Amino acid sequence: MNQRLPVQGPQGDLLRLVATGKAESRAELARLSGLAASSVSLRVEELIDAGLLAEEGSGTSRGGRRPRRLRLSPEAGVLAVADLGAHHVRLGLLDLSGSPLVIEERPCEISDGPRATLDRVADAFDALLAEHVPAGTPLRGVGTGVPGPVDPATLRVVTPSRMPGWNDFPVADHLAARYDLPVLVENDANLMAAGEARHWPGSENLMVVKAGTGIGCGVVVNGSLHRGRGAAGDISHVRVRSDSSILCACGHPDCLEAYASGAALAAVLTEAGVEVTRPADIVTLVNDAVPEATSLVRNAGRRIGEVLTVLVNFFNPDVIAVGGSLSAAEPLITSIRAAVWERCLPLATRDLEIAPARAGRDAALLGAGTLLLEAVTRP
Amino acid sequence: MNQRLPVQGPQGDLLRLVATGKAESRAELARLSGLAASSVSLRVEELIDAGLLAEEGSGTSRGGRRPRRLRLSPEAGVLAVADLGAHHVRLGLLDLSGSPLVIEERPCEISDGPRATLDRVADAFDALLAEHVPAGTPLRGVGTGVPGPVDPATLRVVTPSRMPGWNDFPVADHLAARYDLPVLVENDANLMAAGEARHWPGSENLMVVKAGTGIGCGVVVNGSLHRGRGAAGDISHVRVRSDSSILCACGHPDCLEAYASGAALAAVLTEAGVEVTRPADIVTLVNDAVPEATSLVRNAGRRIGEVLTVLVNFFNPDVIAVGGSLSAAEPLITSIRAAVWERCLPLATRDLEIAPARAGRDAALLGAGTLLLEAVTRP
DNA sequence: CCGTTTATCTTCGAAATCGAAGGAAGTGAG
DNA sequence: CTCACTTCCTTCGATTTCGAAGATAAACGG
Repeated sequence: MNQRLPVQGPQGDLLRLVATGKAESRAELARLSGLAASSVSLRVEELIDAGLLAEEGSGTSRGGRRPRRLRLSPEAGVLAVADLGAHHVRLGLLDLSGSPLVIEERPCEISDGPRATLDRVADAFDALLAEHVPAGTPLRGVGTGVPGPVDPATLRVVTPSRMPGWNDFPVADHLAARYDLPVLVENDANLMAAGEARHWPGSENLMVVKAGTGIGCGVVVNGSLHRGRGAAGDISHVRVRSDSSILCACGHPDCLEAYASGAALAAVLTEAGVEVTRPADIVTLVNDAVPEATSLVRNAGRRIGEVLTVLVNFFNPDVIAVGGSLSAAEPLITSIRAAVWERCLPLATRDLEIAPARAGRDAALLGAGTLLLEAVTRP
Repeated sequence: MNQRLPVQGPQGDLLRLVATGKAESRAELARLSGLAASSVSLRVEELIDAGLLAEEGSGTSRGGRRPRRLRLSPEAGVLAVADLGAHHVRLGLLDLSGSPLVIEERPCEISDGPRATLDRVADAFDALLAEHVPAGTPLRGVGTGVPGPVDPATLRVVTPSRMPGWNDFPVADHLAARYDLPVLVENDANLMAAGEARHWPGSENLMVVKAGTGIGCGVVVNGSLHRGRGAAGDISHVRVRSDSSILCACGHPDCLEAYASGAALAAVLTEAGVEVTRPADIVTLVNDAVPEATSLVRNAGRRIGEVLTVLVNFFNPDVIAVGGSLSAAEPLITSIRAAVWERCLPLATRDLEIAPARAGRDAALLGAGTLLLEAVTRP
């Protein structure tokens, strides 16, 4: 039934431009797609006939005739996305433009292993679909983020330190067996970066730092996610300059993670007799102006900033977006900025923006939507 | 006369695939270009009629009919390329496939300023063209490398530390005024990276380190050069871990360049009473098994490797190619390897190749040819 | 109010592209 | 040698895309 719908090929390109909000009218589609205006009109006609696009009033004039605004039809389809954490999963449904229809969080132990976890996620998808999506609207793609590296070639999880029982498990194949649809599996920090990228129009090269219990980072190059061999973006196991020496779980001394992650800060505070369980607790302490906490966070920011220094000189991003639960502590980003400004080449920092992440706590789910939309609308 | 030749548009794509050696037959062109085989045949016919392509015998069978091999016609055109150094310039002519017709090196002081230098280069181009290129063969592009950062937006040189008088000079405009053709201006390490990339087919992500008097680096992402804001690839002003403290010319303490560049090593050796003027002299000492020189180079390699560690985790390249005059000293690459293998994530080093550069001393000129070919054959 | 300008969108014949079918030229197995 | 099979390339009618011209709709400026 939904096998021959024009979501791929040239129509797919047009659909994607509307879904991502880059184009709102036939004229904009023509400019951005490179197709002739007449061809765009023909294809848009088809997309409207197929019930994927709809016309909705008119936009604002740019000095001439007002454009007839196009938007995605609600019946165009939905995407099911999840983001697996160590002890819980956030999951939900998005429309093709990436707007959430429903998002919820459930407890879920990733240590239960891949089969149990993924089946539980899929059951949750089915329940949400039954409750929130009318019968005629097709599910068009399924995606999930995982807290570990994913081999982009095989879509398997590889050497995940926090996912016992998942090593080399074919996550995508398992999901594809249940849903005969495009399936996405990606590292959670990468998903967050993909979600963040949409909030920085005009910026093609981004680094997105996730400062939470651990320290993650995703890289966007030329507007699309850089995967490398599956571990790209890792900054947590970089050696930092230090007087003392701490051994990291990875077996090497003085990793950034051992000094500046939420877990490391919590350990120091607990040692000092302050009760801390989650990174959010540290933020609370900082906002309450507890001197030790503030000093610790500032120190962590400086360390992260020193690592970023190397990467900024090398990669020359337009934007460094700082997210994660720890990023709510203001001194973090301030001291990251200070370290980068001080030490980087002027040419590299000339127009560099270092700012809080814009996509909010559902960034990873939104990122999964963005990447899935690509997969759904490509030949 | 050569204004309407089909080097752009769809024919340009085909021409480029042949010129870069990616395709040698109509069938390969069809596979790589995405066009239908019938369309490819038509366009190739046109290119042959226009004298840009030629048929040359047949290739080897892959189990069926033998392909009719296509190659670039010698009359298709030439590219004029140069690579400016501090005290000399290498320049020459390439055919469109990037093969050198003639390459020579001349003394040339970059401190004479942009006008004098560029005019001298252009005069040299004209002389080479008159001597080595028959009348019917058109010049299709001009490109030059410079030993400093280039703003990719304006093609001006920005804040060049070793190019007095060049700051903000519109190099591309100056050349374009003399040649009404596509003009390329690029940092020399970036050109080297572009040239090297062609020698690593199958590898999409490369870091190319140039270890000479200074330390340069170029980055190739998804097969094309990453420019960032013009300074991308810089690794020379990264802070290294050190007991002592050396102030770098950039004003910061403990830059990699101050410890591991050819200039830094030469300074130490001279201090110790060993006569050294160029990085090549250091290589000679190492090959003669002079212990101090070997130990110094090994130390430099380890320091470079420690910096690369961070970048390998972050960027996950397929290949790190090490070139530059100092790279001829074997211990350099060996100790870079050791540092990277020891400290990087296994996933990042799993299939990583760290190897000597393959493109030789004309890498930058060949890279200029590759990038110019792009400019010439694009709409 | 009424032309001028600008931008959006459609119409329609020309051109480019596709894809199915088939011919050409090879390999390899019996 | 013959026959099946593979790959390469061309032919030709169908489809898609283009681009010039015009229709539509609004802003702007007397």
